[in-house]
Amino acid sequence: MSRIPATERRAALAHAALAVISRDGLAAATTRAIVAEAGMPLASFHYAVASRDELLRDVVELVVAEEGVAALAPLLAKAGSIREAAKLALSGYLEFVRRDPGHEQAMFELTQYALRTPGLSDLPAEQYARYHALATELLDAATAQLHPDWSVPMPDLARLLVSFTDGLTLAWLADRDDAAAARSIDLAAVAIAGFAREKVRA
Amino acid sequence: MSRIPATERRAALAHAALAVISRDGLAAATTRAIVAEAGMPLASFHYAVASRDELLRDVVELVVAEEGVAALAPLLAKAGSIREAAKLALSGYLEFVRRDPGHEQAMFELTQYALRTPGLSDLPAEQYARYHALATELLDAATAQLHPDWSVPMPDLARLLVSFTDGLTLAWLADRDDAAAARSIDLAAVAIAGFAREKVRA
DNA sequence: CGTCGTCTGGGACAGTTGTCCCACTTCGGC
DNA sequence: GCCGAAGTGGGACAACTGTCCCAGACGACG
Repeated sequence: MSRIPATERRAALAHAALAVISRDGLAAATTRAIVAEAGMPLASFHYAVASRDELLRDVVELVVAEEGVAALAPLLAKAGSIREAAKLALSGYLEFVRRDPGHEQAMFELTQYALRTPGLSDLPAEQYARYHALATELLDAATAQLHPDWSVPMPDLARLLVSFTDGLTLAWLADRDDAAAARSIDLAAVAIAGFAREKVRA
Repeated sequence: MSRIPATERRAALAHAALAVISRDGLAAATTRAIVAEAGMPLASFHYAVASRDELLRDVVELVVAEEGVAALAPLLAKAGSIREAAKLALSGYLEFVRRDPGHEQAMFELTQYALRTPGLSDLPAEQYARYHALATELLDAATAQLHPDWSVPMPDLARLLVSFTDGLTLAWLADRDDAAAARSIDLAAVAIAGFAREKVRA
């Protein structure tokens, strides 16, 4: 084990923890499993971080700091309407979930655990504030491209969008029904487009 | 401890387990915590049930068997439109969540745990099939009362409805923002009503 | 070149967990 | 009334957990 400053070790541990949680679940993310994933001796754990819960706090913040939906923005470029844009973005998101279901499961597990843990109960609010901000950015990008008039406030629509993606994900994780998920997305796209008054296109 | 047949003890343990999970979370639902909640000696646990995971299976099935949204149907009686009906039902549901947040958290925790646990991975699909069936019943009740024509298949709309309630619940659990949740419900109600062509009323 | 703070890693600790065993008591059917 | 089956409950076990300690090694700065 080469010499690594504590702050770097801390970051490495957070990444390792996220990997373990994605693969095996939060319950399996013991201190020993995390250091094994990171290739460190056990003692490095409490040298780099005060407690397991504090490391989990790092994990949530790591997740929140990630780009997230930035990868979806390019999809909008192909869209000629709000409905199409919504469908492409939601389909792209579901594809992302399908590619690594464990990652999204990890998000849910972390949120639920944080809600139950005294020292971490403030995290979920941050987490969802970030989600809502990301959704707003995506809606802004679509607006900049298609110039619709929205009949509802953008933050409210963003929250609706996040709620729907969460629910879509939970249902798909539970029954893995691709076709049903696709139909849900179609409906949601129509519903979202219903809040936009689009300008006529050439 | 009076003499109780094993099957009754098993049911009592499932109820006790649900109580513990709702109050303290799934991680706190140890065999000892569950039997303490049920007022039984520890040994009764493995006499009534083969393992902890099998008991959790019982808990999920207990939950799935429960009425659930039946209490929301009466709310529809006051509604004069689909939009109003949706708003009343969703508000009623959120009120239910607000009254006992731990219960809904327990649902999410159980689903996630089951997905990760080899012997229980079939449960979430059942669970969500039940949710979708319940949502369909509620939509049917609204249809019977207001006689709209729906532009989309009822099962698809039911799945959308469940997805939205899940997402609504997750977001509210995270930030406890009542006002934002109410605005989400308003938007969702409009969106749902958008799929209905309502007959003119007198 | 020495020394002091930073980092390493092996080992150990106490607490908790799921599960099991065994001696005991109670009940229903003969 | 008796006896086998069903139910009870105290105690124990091995495994695993988060956390901590301590002796040693390294590297930068004087």
